[in-house]
Amino acid sequence: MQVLTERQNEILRFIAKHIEDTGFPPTRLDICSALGFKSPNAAETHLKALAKKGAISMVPGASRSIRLITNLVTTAQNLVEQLSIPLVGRVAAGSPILAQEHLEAQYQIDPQLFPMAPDYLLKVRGMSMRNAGILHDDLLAVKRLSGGLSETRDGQIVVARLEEDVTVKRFKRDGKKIVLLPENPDFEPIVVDPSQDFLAIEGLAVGVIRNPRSGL
Amino acid sequence: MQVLTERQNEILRFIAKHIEDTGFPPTRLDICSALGFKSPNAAETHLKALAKKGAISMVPGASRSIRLITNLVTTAQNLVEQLSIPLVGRVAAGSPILAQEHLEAQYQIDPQLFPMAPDYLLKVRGMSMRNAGILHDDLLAVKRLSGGLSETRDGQIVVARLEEDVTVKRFKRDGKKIVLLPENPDFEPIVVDPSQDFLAIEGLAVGVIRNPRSGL
DNA sequence: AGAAGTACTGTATAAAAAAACAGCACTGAA
DNA sequence: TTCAGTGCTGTTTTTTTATACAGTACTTCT
Repeated sequence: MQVLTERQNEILRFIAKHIEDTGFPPTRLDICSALGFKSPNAAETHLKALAKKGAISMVPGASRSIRLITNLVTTAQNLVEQLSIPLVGRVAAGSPILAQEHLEAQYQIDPQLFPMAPDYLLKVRGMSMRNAGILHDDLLAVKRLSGGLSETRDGQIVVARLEEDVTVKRFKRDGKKIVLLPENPDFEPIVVDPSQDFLAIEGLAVGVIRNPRSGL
Repeated sequence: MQVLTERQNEILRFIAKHIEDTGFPPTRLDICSALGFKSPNAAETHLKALAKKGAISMVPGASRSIRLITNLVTTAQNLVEQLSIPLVGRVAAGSPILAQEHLEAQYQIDPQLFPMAPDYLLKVRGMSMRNAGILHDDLLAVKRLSGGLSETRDGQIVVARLEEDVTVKRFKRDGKKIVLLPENPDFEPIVVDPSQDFLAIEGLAVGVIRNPRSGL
């Protein structure tokens, strides 16, 4: 999902609230009266923008067919339930991230804290993302990506697996190649050709948590 | 809720399935095609019967306004004792940090995430602590300090109040003076003489939370 | 300088949907 | 035997709703 503007976020929040309150999505006119628009087209264009950015989906021709794409859906439905997610420590070469032997703890995370509910926390190793404010031993909140590469957009911070290594970098496309950019001049960008080298996007960074045990 | 007939149950199950599948309730015509009716009035009368028996509710005139009246409310609330703390936004000059008008949201925080249970989250403004990995719009988890100055140790990151300003800096003693060190060469250390100037240590940073809404 | 995106007003229209009215057939209770 | 309820078909009407078209204004990136 691309970054939404403040206004688009307001509309998304209203849709979530409407579904939570009434059990069904709002119409364009509902959005107008809630946000103070005088023209239904204001709502229409906002909805199109939200759909284009992947925040919602709609069925053409059907009334009230707005559907939230992000995990805001679960937020809206069962507010009571707490999200319990594992902390993943040192990932051994060649083994899946969520393998039992990597799990160090289990934490309750408020899903509203992040734009998408994370699936796990990954303990960051190294300083290659220092200038993005991601330090050694920070906990990176990660949302798993099912769609893999195609779902990933330029500029997103991702958890990538290269051959045997798991790394956190900023994602960028460069023609047919993919560049994994560090945020620290001491490190070099990694250029990958997906047709030749193994590359998997394990997940998308949706947040960072630091505690001073790891040196605040 | 009164006892439903077999047919009414079928319709109720279809409505539930539709909401589950699509995210919004069906129209009369949706019900017709699903149940094989040839007249929309068949659906209409069934819905009226279901509403009368208390199985659903509808908003007159609104499309797709069917809402299931379920007993799902009783679903086990395995809510662990959770710490709910406020998010403090822009702190106005001269007013206490936890004043009602600064509170922007309330989040559930797992106390085990940080070495000390925080009392509130403070939205950080400015880049003066950038090299400590604390960026603009980050949420700083803060533990209130009752003992004030005497409790604070060199090297700790604190929330300090200077005259009218609330600021986040690294704390250091220098003889009788106190130095508030930024973590960014573009900013100058602040030297305070507690016997002359007003200085209060509002709290101790026990963690940082960042979400990409504020630019990860 | 132009294009693309955001953020709207204002008008119009076709399709979707709710809901009423008129029937028919069957059942079980008063 | 009449009434209430179930379970439909078939038709019509009025709202509701989605959505296109025509503008205006402001911003950001190229």
